[in-house]
Amino acid sequence: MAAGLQSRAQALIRNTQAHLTQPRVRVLALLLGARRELSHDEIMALLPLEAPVDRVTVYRVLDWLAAQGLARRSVGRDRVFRYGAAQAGEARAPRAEFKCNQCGITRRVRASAAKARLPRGYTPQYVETLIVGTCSDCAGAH
Amino acid sequence: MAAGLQSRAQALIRNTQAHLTQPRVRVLALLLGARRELSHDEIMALLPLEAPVDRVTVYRVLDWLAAQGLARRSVGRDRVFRYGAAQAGEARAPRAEFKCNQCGITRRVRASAAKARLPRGYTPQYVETLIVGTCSDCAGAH
DNA sequence: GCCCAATTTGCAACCCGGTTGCATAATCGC
DNA sequence: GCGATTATGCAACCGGGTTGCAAATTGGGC
Repeated sequence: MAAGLQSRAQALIRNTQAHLTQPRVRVLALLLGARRELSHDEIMALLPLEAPVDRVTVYRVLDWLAAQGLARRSVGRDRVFRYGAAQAGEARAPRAEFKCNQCGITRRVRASAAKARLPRGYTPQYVETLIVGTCSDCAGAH
Repeated sequence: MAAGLQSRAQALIRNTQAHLTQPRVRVLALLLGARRELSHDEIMALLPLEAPVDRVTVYRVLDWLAAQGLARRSVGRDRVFRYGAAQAGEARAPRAEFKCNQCGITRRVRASAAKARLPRGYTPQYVETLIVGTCSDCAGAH
């Protein structure tokens, strides 16, 4: 499983024409395997299991992944960046996200698309739904 | 006009039972008069016109206003807090917006809210729907 | 395989929005 | 006015993120 993520990450990075490096592969593999967005801090905590990567390098890798469209970046209430692997074809598929208004974490959820009454001449292409509320972690920790 | 804001601010602050102070009145009056959210920095730049207020005090006033429900706080992409005066009975009505991906204008439209299947422990509070497409103006002027 | 230019990494120092500790000053019930 | 309570100002601090630059890695040519 981890090996699969590793090679998926390698393939995605090779597509960008840029250098294939260990920090990039390891960080992207981490994002691909995560089921929620990760902060720089969390990534640092997860990485040393294999080998140390400088914190500045991780910042730069994350910036780079976002610039390549391989990761998306969001800002939580705590003013901390969090990153998730961008799904292929992400922009066009109908999507719904849940955003916790306490910790600011965003994750994708299943939802039916809203039906809209658009004025004459308006053509919809895709719909994004954002559900704001409290996630289970924050609900638990009062 | 500015005097009106000043007295509105005073009334709102008196309602909280806390001390009525110059920093609180001036900051809240500023928020009431602003037509968009203001950052701490912008508020500092606006204040000295009358008299200087310490930056830490402004931070604390803003925190306090938010805690009292007199202001709402949001975090932008730049990780900076911005504050706006909270409208009385600020409605969290289900809302939907249409955004044209050609001209970029956004307008509100009527739409039914999406129904989501949330994971256990997740509590929704409100739903925002964004419909991306082409508006009538841009459709006509291909 | 080996070399070399271009790209990345690691380190140290820095930036800046926001927070904390504490002594001084303003507020308001009496 | 008087005094306990609450808020302000100042200085130092915190932490996530960024920058400058030398050393190391990558990968195309040979």
